[in-house]
Parts: sequence; structure tokens; C-alpha cells
Amino acid sequence: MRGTMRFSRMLLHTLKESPSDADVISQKLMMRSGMILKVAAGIYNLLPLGLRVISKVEGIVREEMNRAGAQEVSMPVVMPAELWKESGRWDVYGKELLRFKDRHDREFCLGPTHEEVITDIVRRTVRSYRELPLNIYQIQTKFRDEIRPRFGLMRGREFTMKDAYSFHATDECAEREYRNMYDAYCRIFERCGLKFRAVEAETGAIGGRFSHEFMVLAETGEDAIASCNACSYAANTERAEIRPPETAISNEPAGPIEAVKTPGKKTVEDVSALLKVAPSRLIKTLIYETDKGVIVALVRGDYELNEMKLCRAIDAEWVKLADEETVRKTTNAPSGFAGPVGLKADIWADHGVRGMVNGVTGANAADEHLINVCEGRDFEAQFADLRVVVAGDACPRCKGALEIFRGIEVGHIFKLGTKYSSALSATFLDETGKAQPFIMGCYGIGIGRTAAAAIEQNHDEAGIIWPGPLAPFSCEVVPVNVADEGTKKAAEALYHALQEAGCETLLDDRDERPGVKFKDADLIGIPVRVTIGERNLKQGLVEIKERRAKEARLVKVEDAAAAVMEALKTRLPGS
RNA sequence: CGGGGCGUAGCGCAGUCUGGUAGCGCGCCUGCUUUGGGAGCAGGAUGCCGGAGGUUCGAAUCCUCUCGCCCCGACCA
Repeated sequence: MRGTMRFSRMLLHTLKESPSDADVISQKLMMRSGMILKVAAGIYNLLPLGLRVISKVEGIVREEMNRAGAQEVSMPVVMPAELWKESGRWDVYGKELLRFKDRHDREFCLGPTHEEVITDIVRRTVRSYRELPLNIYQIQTKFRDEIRPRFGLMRGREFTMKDAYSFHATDECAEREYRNMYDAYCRIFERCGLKFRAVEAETGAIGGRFSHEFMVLAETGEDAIASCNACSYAANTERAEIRPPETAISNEPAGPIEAVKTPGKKTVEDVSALLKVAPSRLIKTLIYETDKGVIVALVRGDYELNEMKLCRAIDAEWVKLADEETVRKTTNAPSGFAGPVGLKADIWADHGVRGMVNGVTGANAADEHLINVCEGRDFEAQFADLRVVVAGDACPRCKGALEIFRGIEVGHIFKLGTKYSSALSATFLDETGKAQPFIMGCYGIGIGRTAAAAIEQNHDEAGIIWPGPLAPFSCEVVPVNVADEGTKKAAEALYHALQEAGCETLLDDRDERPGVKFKDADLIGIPVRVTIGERNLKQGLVEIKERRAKEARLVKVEDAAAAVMEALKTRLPGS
């Protein structure tokens, strides 16, 4: 990468207004600052300024991966269907996997991830436990035909990802590498200047048993995370556990169970309003179809069921809300009037339902509900943590309470086990000469998403405020008026001095009015700006302003380069 | 895939209801003036009005079909 650049020569066009299709701040600012240019839905050109930032992120990732002992390779974007059929994912991956045929009518796909290919590499090269462990990574383009791409680089269809895969002879070794990657990821995101949390997460389509997501905290994040206010527990809300409440002994006298007419009132709000009962007194009854048969799930009216928790609780492969027909068959009533009383089915209930007295449920008859329903007396259920976490819920690990934050998932680490090595018959010979499948781990980082997340976390009304290590340039030199010979000379001299000092510098040598240059400088967000104007120059001074700071300061022209380097070193390390 | 919306100059938009010379702001080009927070004046260029059919003397405008894009939902490392 060339260290310095003249604005007048750079392919860099800023916009005063945001393109109408941008809807999060990072996307708006990336488009306005001329970093990216859209080609199609979820597909972008990276223009010079944008590429410089992406290269910075890649550089940090590469350094830390290498330091952690991983080796870089490059795998193809296009891959044959055979590998995916071998792993079984050709049939399960769905439409996100973009498939096509070549001229010989052979099936191919664009790689959305590379477990198959890397496993193929290793099974064809590694023979012995002596060659393990191994951690192989690449920084490469992925394609996932997302249903709805959005938010610019945050959720594109084509995107750059660092994906690493490790191979081990033993579980302990895989565990160590997981830890090693966890630490490397922390270093990477720290170096990027991001505020983040590592949280426990679901494993999704990649498979495997447990995983951590690295979340950059930001209001616009697509994920919600629960984080304990007292201990270090943090988890994606898809997974976050809730400490079961102490069973409250209600001293409310239990009333006689009774049916009431509730014509057409199917939702919690409707029933609650009609009967003048708080939603928390209602028992929501959900009928699920699962690979273990029909399951009835109960959750308090003011809570939401978490399907993944239900899945885990009943040890099912999948669960799916039952259709109208199944509901009728199970409850003898149209949907909206289901209740646990008298139901002949496998009933699971969230802890919040335990000990409920005088609750309200459907009567398993059209247009009817039951009041004064008591858990234990009128129905029985197996209890589990089944609901979606909400702010204030009890931490599963300590006495603290959970807070909910929004976050952007920038990294994800998985323990894969032998899922892919077994499927692809990738084995090594152990000490006893016996063939064993590799134990694998998998570790991803969204490169473009990390850059976008940095903007979400670092901007103001005027534009981007790059963390030093990600900034496309470290310093911008702004001559106020290039028509003035003295100004121009001083700017050129400083530009060359900074170049000599190894500082990546952008010289705004355009014949534009100062206001235009200042607005662009703020928008682009380079950490340090040196303004050179006739007025100050007469006193032998130039102005240094840090993008993040409100105030500028004056230094002697001859000290300017040194002052810039000093600012970068002391206050903006890594720039 | 379901619901909603939008395609008019590089960008942001008006014009469409009620058919009749294609507009505005920003940007771009030329010249002069100006030079510390998106300058002023004067001149100028730029449109398959997303595409294809149709109705009509005449279509950006009405009808049909199509493609693309955006939002909400379902889905998803």
C-alpha cells in the first residue's frame, strides 16, 4: 500500500447527501465518504479509501493469527458439489448456498464457508498425529445468497471473511486451541479499538457443540446479548439461561376452576383485556410438532417462548409451531383456545408457570377460557427454562441481574468435534497406528463487518472518527488555499516530511474552498488533521487538530511533523 | 416467500391522480471574482422517465407483463 496520496489524484468522491437506500449510519458514512459503491443488492465495490480500511483490518487479523501459530492459505471461491454432497450439506444448506452448473453440466457452488474444502486438504496431506495440531486460515471472499441483504458491508451477500480451521488429535488439544483463538480474538478486537464482549452463543448451521460470539456493542446491532451486571456471564439472547425463580408460595386462596366465554379472543392481549387480568396471570399454551412427536409448551402470558431452549429441553432435533390441523387434533379446538387442563399430551412448562394459582388458560374449546387454573391441582407439567430472556432476569451464574445490549457479531469461534472429519473420512494415525477422525475447531471473523462496526461505534454528526489502527490514513494535511504560494509550499514540505517519517498522509491539494475541505476531512475521519493557512503561517504556525478532539492547537511549522508523530504515538497508538 | 413502497441527469427529489415542449437542488464543465467550516456571478453539458408490449393523433403520466431496488415479516455464521 502506498503510504501517501494527493486528494486531487485519488478516486475519492464524497457525497453531501446519503443515498436513499442506506439505512444504518455505517453504511451511510461509507457511501458518503466514497469508501464503497453498490453494484447489486448486498454486493459492493471497495474503492481506494474503503480498501485501505479493509486492508488495515486484514493486517491486524493476519498478524494476530500468525502470532497465534496459524498458517495462511487461500482456498477457492468456486467449489464442486461433490464435497458438499459428501458432507451432507448440499441438501441441508438451503438457498443461501448459490449453486450453478459449468459448461459440462457439472454442479458447483460459491463457497459460503470452507469446512469441506479445508477438511479435504487436510485428509489428503496429513497422515500422522505427529503433524498435529494444525491451524489453517484464509482471508477470503465468501458468498451467501442472503434472503435480505442489508446495512451495507454489515450484511452483504458477498463479503470478506477470515476463516480458520484447526485439527487435533485430542479433545484437550482442541480445547487449548479454542482458548488460544479466544485470546487471539480479544487481541484483534482490542487492537481495532472496539468495545466488545465475548458471549456464549448458539452454533447454528455450522454445527458443533459450543461456541462464543464476539459482539461489538452498538445500538444498530442485529443481535441482542444478555450480560450480567455482577459477573462475567454474557450470552446471546438466543441462548442466555435464566436462573429458575425460587418457587413462590402463593397465599392467595385457590378459587374453583371455571369456564368463561371469550368469543374470538385468541391473543394474550385480547383475553387479558376482556377478563381484566394481567398478562402475567395467563398461561400461554403452544402446540409444537417435533421429531419427538407433538409437544405442548407453557409459558406465562407476558413472556416469549425460546424455541431453541425447548429443543434442548426435550432433546429434539427440531421443533416447529404446529399447524391449525394438528392444533385441532390435539386440543379439539381452533388455535387460540389451547390450555393444559385435561390435555393428553407431553406438557413442558417454563419455570415461571410453576406454582401458578388462579391463572387463565384456553379451555380446549372454541371461544372459551378457564379461570382459576392452578398448576399442580389442575394440570401437571415437566419444568425447564423455556423462555426468552428479558432485562432484569436473574443471572444463571450468580446473584446478579441480566442486562440486555445490542451487538454486532464480528467473530465467532466453534468447537466442531468430528462432524466434518467423520463425514469426509478425514483421519490420521494415532500413536497406536489406529485411524482416528480429526477433532476440529472453526474460527471466523467478518472483515468488512468489523470495519462497519468500528464506524457504528466511532462517529459524530460530521462523519467517521476512525480508531487509529483502522484509519485509511493517519494524517491529513489541509492547505487552506492552494493558490497561495507560501501555503502550498509549507503544505508540500510537511507532506514530504511526514512521508519521510513513514506516516500515511493524505494531502488535500484540491483547489477547493476551505469549508469543503474541512467537511470532507471530518466526513472521512482521519485521526490527525494539520491545517495550513496564510494567517497562521505569517507567525510561522500551523494548526493541528485531532478528529476526536474539539479544540485545535498551534505549533511551529518546523515542529509540525514531529508533533503529528508524537500525537499518533502517544494518543493514537497503532495509527 | 408474504405484505408495503420506489425506479425520472452522477446524487437527492418534483412532475404521474387529471396524457400535450422533461424540471428543481446538489454535483460536473468554462470564465471572472473569492479563499479558515459545503462561496458569488455569468455561461454550459448531461435523460431510452428501469425494460417490453398495448391504448391513443399524442404516454414519464393510462393498461398488461417483466426486471431491479428498498422497507416490514418469516429466515440466517
